[in-house]
Parts: sequence; C-alpha cells; structure tokens
Amino acid sequence: MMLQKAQITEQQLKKAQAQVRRMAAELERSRDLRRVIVHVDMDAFYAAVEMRDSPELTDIPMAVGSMSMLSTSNYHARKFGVRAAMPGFIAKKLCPSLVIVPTNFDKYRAVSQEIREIFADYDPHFMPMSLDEAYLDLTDHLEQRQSWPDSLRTHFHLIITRSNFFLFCKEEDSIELPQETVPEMDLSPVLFEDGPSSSPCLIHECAAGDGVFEVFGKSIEEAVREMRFRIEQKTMLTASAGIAPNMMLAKVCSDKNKPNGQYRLPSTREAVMEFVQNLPVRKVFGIGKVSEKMLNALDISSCSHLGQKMALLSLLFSETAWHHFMQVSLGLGSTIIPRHEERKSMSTERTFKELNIAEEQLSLCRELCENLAEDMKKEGLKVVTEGSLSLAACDS
DNA sequence: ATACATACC
DNA sequence: TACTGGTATGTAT
Repeated sequence: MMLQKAQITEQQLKKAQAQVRRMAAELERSRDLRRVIVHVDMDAFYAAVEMRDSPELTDIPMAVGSMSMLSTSNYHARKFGVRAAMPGFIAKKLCPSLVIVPTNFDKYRAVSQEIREIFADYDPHFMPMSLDEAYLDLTDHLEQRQSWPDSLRTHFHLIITRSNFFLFCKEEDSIELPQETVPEMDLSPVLFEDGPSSSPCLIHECAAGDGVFEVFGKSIEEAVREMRFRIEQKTMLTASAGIAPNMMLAKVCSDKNKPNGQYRLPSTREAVMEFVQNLPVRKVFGIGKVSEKMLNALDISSCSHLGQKMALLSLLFSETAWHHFMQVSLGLGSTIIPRHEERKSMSTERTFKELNIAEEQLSLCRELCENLAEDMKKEGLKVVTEGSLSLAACDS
C-alpha cells in the first residue's frame, strides 16, 4: 500500500479531491438528525452476573472463562491489565490472585431475557447485538412520553433497611399493599419481609422522606436513566448507554461514561462534527486492529485526520471501505435499526437446513472431524477449530 | 463460486 | 499445559 502511495501523482490526488467534495456534499444532504438512537451495554456483563451471585467475588479481581480464554473480567481485574479475549493463564501472570469462574451461559441468557423485556417497552423493534447489548430507536417512545402522566414514569426503588425490609415494585405483580402506603399509583407495589423483626411503619417513613419511588422526566436523558434504573432494579446489574442521532455514534457514546453511566450527543451537525473530530478511528465499529494499523501508517489516528485524507484513501482502499471511512469522518451512520424479525442470520441450523443436511450426516461429519483432530494431536499438530471444520465438511 | 481476511461480542 | 467459538461481511481469485 505504501508502494502504491508513492506512485500517486499530484494530478490523481487533485481529481480525487474533487470527487471527495462531491461525495461529501451528497452525504451531507442525506444527513438525518431526527432520530434518537440509543445503544445500551451491560457493564462487564458475565463478570457482573457472577459477582452478583457470589458475594465473595465482589472485592477481588475475577474473570469469567477458562485458563485458555477469558470472556470478560471485572473492573478490579482490569486494573491489572486483565482483558476480555485474553487467555486465562496469561491473565494469571499479570494478576496471580485472579479468580477465574467458568461461564454459565444459561444464566446469562436468562438475565438477557430480563433486560430485553425492558428494552421492548421502549422500542418493540430493538436490535439485540449480543446477550448484553442492544440498539434502540427511542424516537417514537419519546413522542408518546410527552403526553404521559407522572404515574407512567414512576418507578420504585429497592430499599434495604436496617431491619431487612424490602419494598419494590413490578407492574406485573398483583400482590396488594394497603392503600395508604403509596397513593395514586397505577402500579402495585409489592411488600415482603426478609427478617423476623420488621415493622410496616418503615414504609411510611421511606415513602415520605427517602423517596421510595422516583418520577422520571420526559426528556431523552430521563427516559434512558429510567431504563437503566429499571434494569438495575430487576437484575441488580448496571448498564451504560449512549444517546445519539445514529447507530455509529450511539455505540461510541455508550462507552464514554462506562461503567454505570450514559452520554448524550446532541442532535446538531455542529455537536456531531465536534465529537467526531477527536474520535480515535479504532473506537469506530468496523475498524479493528488491522484497519487501525493501515490508517496509522498513513498518519491517521483520529477521525479528523480521516476527513483530511479522504482523497488519498480513495486511491488506496476499496470503494466500500472508502465509503465507510467517508461516513465516519462526517459522523454519519444508520438511523434505521434493522428489525429484529427481519434480520436474517446464517445460523448453523439454517445452513444445515438449507443444505438439506440430515442430523445423521451431521453427526457423521462431527465424528470424522473428531477423529481427524485426534490424529492431528497425535502428530503434534495444533487443532484450531473443530466445530467449524464439521460445518465446512458439510458445506463441501 | 470459493477461499481467505477482518471484525465483532 | 493452556490463545475461543459463532456470525457477518469484505476482498481476492
């Protein structure tokens, strides 16, 4: 690429510059700042679930995974440089006291289901990206919200008092509470005891002073704060969120005040351009280790550099890659969240189904691959991906 | 069409 | 001792 770069003439660059200007103007015309896109991301998800369920893990560095590979680590462990996608045995060298907990996928799936129920209240067409994160379009919710009474924006705190008294609320629970406790609420608060020595009058005290419930406002920030609050009440886990006019920016914003925070990028061209100027290219979804290295070699590390070198990039990268860079440098991204149901995925099952592969054939392929893997190990060869091999065998 | 590469969680 | 596994998409031939 550097060789190619050296052969570029002044004239080529000039011509490209004109092209870039035309494209920028066209993209600018397509800019849409009307949508409110939110990216929600659970904080250190797997690790947080394990810490929640095992209190002895809360104050120590821990990670979820195995000696071969870690999925994620808690913030304590991150101080030692222990990261997701790091082999456990290397993490142990960085942090000898690290506790590694095996993954409990079923548990994370269950928690994921819980948070998705909350997401659906704000955007029935939200797009889950993994068990712990999702994109939501809050534009419609926000419009509805403006005419909502306070009661629909009221949510209950979980209170743990000295006498082990809990009060919290779930809309779907139907357990009755004495009327005088929380007046004028559509929601039914639930009251239950978790200790022998408790007195109901505590509720009155809390309701009057400490704010057992909270009324959230009508702004986007309040709506997102409310959503995060509900997630925390329901799962005892925290989430971070980013609010922006498109998916690309929302994703970056959700990382800004992590953990347990949120960040809103105002929906104005000026704010977006300002934000994008100082944004390291590596932060952008789709620009990974390799692309970063290539861009760095061209003295590009932030998105402002990206914008300055678009003409050069058009001569070195493919049309699609260049187009992506172009969008990024202008702070543009998708404002339409592909609908959950409409997204077609090439799942393993689907592949098998479409290729008309019988369960029998599949297990035969798997067996074949297992045998092959065995033989390879005997020969001292490294087996990288057994699962994908069986899929490849079927594919062929 | 196929293989290989990059990226994401 | 030990460096994933699943999915999507881009690039090269």
